[in-house]
Amino acid sequence: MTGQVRTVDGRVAGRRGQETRQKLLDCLREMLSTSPYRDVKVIDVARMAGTSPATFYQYFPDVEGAVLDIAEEMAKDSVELKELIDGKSWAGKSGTTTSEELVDGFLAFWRKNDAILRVVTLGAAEGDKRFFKIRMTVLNSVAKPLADAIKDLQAKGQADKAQDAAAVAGSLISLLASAAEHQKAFTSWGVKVKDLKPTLAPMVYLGVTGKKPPR
Amino acid sequence: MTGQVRTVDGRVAGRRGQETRQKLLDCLREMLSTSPYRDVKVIDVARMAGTSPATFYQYFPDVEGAVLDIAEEMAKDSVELKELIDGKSWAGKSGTTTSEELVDGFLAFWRKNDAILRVVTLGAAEGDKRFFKIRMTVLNSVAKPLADAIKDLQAKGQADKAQDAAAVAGSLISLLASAAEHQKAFTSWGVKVKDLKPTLAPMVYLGVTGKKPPR
DNA sequence: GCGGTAAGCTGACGGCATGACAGGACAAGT
DNA sequence: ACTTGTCCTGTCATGCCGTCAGCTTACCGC
Repeated sequence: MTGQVRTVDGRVAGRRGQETRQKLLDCLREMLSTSPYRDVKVIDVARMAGTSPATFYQYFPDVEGAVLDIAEEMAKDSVELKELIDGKSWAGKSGTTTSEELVDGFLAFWRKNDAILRVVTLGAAEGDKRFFKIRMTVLNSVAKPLADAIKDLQAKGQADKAQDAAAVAGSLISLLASAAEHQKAFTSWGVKVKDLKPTLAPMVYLGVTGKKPPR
Repeated sequence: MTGQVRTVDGRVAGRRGQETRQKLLDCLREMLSTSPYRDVKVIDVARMAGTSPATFYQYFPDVEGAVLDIAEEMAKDSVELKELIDGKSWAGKSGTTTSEELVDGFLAFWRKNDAILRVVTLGAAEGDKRFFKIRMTVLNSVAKPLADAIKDLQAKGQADKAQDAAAVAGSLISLLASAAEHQKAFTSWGVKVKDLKPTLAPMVYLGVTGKKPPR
């Protein structure tokens, strides 16, 4: 079901080939986190991997194609984010804990995949459907369970029924995503990073429950 | 004070030169909104402007340099965003209006400068100080007055004093920025664009006042 | 007008990345 | 050792980058 790895010209890649391919992906990942996306060249990636540009083109159509592979890998990892919501309680004090853990977990995931998410975000914003879908996968892994949780609360009369659950969940996840992307920005507003969680978590709590967080 | 426009090699640009320069900037702007940033080539911009690549290099060190010029122009325009906050009231019903107009105005500005803001956002995320500063200028043009408004409310006892005003304002503006950047994402969550304002505006109101918006 | 000067533009060029191919190296089975 | 299929690279045509010398155009004082 995973489908064998194939070269651009259709051959199936063997053990050695897959190693080379992976090495190229690793080097590209490294490259993305140290140079601007626009300046990442095939030749540099190949050189770093101790191979030649021709080899790169055997496994990937171009830089973008290779980035997509890395991004898809990351999208698979993002299922772990569901755990930040599933089975968690939003009632009273434990609701505060849930929102704090959500903020922490999400920011951590984003930080871990910083460089690749930057490119995915750009691609999505530029209208590339493949990048857009990957971004959706990542965000949905949190947004979907969150929307479900909100609907649950609404059904139990513990949240504002007038709000569209999906819209609220989407906005909140967007908020987290954007905060994650620009953590550095906050410091220039005179906001220390440690102030970020105490600010975001109550907003999440507010958005979900429509109530002020308990002290 | 504005400093004359100069070519890369130090000549001062005259009327014709400024026209050419402007035409190149316009074409670049157009180009950015139709092709991926990574694929925007000097030769294409020059061709579209009916001139030669060499001319481009007379006015700009490279594509990035030209983008910076466009971005700085836009940053200047962003002062108009202050009007969305200055002199507005957050008390009762008028607070709802204020937050709605803030959301509308901000989304409109972002949409208008979509393409260039995408690149600015990328540059900032990649750690480029110049792009970062420009992004700050835009966001601060709203975030600063908003933080002031929150401090005002706090002083009058109409808002939660435990919240850091700057942090709250920063988070809210981040929320707006990210929603603006990824409006398409919301539709894939089954959220219609017109649902966006009714969702964001109450969150802004909540963030600023700490109270549920009046119906 | 006239010539001088600075602005403005471009053709041409070396350098480098791209992307394709064919041929050689290598591993594994016979 | 031979065969077979995988894997890598040298090489090449193409196209963009970024620079320069040199030509054209506009402006200004006379």
